[in-house]
Amino acid sequence: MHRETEIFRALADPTRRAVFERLTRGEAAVKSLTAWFDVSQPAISQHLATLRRAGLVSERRQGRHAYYRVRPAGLKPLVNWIEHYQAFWLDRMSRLKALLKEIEE
Amino acid sequence: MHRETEIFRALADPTRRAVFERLTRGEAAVKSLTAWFDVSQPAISQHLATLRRAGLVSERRQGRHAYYRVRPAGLKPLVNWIEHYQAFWLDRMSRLKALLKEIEE
DNA sequence: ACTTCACATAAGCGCCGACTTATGGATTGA
DNA sequence: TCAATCCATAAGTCGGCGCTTATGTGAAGT
Repeated sequence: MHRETEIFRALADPTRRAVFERLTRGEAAVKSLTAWFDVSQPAISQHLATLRRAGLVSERRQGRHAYYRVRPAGLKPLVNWIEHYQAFWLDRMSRLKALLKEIEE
Repeated sequence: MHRETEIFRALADPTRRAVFERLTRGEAAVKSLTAWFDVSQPAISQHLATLRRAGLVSERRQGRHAYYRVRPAGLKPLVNWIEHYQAFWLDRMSRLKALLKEIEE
């Protein structure tokens, strides 16, 4: 599976996205995360594993704890994907200006 | 379902993302799209319906044809979401943001 | 040593999504 | 009018996802 797909899929789930957002507050262990969500600990662990496979978070083991944190570079493929359309938008705007009509809703 | 989730879900499927990218080339009717993908016409129609519900494409009916085109403003919620977590890409994002603002006028 | 705690994984379940074929509605052409 | 074309929707299948409970692996506490 390609990276873009993996990232989009990882962020498509609201709970998983909320976990990611929570980690932007700072590093957190698994159990502390479960306090903020109405799902079981295994569910959180599975979400974290998915985010990790997508490259969006990283893991740090210490004793019996597993601390997760956001990996900022993980969003790069997503930004790149969007930027690809920046060229499209600029191109469209410079040549045709038909799109302007469309935006006026 | 929230807009963000709808957009992420819509873009999570590779075929559907490819359809979206194809529409970047310009407006296209449904049948012409089927020529580029190895799925049936109903599958394409379903993908387009999903993209439309997500606000990523718009539809124009003319006779028995349905022409679809990219709706650039549809990506704005996605950009906003990324921007919220991206101090890392701040320069690039500000450029994107400026572009989006420009498009909106 | 035994228990408790933190976390991951396994297994199973229900549901949704992506696809198919079949069909209907609407438009165009002969 | 009749047939062909374009597209959407219906219905069904299949695989994967998100969740659960149950269990296993280590590490820490007593």
